[in-house]
Amino acid sequence: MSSDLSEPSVPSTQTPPAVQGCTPTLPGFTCGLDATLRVIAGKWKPLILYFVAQGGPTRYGELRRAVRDVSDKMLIQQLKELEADGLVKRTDYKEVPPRVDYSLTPLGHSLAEALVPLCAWGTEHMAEVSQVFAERATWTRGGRPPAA
Amino acid sequence: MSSDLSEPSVPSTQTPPAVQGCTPTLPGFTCGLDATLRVIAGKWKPLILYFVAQGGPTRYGELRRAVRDVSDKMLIQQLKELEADGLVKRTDYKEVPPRVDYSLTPLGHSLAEALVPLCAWGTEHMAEVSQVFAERATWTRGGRPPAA
DNA sequence: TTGGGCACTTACCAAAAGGTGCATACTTGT
DNA sequence: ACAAGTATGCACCTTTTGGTAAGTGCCCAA
Repeated sequence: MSSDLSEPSVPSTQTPPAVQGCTPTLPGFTCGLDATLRVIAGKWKPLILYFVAQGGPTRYGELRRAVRDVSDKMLIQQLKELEADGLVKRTDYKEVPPRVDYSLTPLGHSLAEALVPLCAWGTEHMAEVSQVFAERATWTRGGRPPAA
Repeated sequence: MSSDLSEPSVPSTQTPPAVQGCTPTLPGFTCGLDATLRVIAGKWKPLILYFVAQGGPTRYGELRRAVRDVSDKMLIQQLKELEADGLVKRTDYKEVPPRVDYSLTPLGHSLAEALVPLCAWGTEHMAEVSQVFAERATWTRGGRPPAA
């Protein structure tokens, strides 16, 4: 199950490229990246995180409308997980028409900040990404990739 | 480095329009983060990216052994997608015992760099993450989350 | 001759992720 | 009275994802 990312003594050709900078620490995680990915896995989580990060305390309905393609079930589910993971805080003003809002914990905030470069990358390279996806849409359904 | 994650402290009566600071640009993407996520979605892609980034040109077998839990099918599949997305380059030395290696394109490299903060976050907060996951494992199988 | 490694490929399947739609309990607006 | 909005819960179903196992053609070592 757990495997570190280092080479198992295979000096076949060159220097064994041991992983550096991505230190394995706790059992169950191969590296920090791995740990992070487990927490933000889910179609909407990073988006939710990012949105809440920008808006401060955000009401459920706002989120719902902001992330337009998300369903209630999904939004709730991901919010619950984010809450369970200690990334967001749910505040329920026990009011008569339900009123709830979500905000980031410090942990969540730090993660949101780590997300910034990814966002920047996407923004910067959106043209390439977009184009690649457009092409892929052609052969993805039913076809095969062009025999390179 | 530090982002514009500032809280605009919008009065609750106002209507915060849509996502700001994460500029929507091309159709099909809500923001840069969205674009990025489409490209690195997949259980192994970030790990592959990161590993190749560190090892330079990497042979298939090395990757296979490095990311120990990955199956041939998955590894190939994700590599193909990464290649199709212009993030990795596949080099096939048409040799008699097959020899192929994978390296990052400039685009892939830049993405790998954007991944670094995530890796760092995971490393830094691995204790919290680990603990949360341990607790979750209790009720995840068959139980329900503690009725908070 | 058998076995293994290389870099895949394919077919088949199970599990997880995600979507749809209905229900709740209460209030406000028409 | 009735629809709509509020923040969810739940049952059911489809899609996507990922895993297993087997096979391919070639060569080398035992």
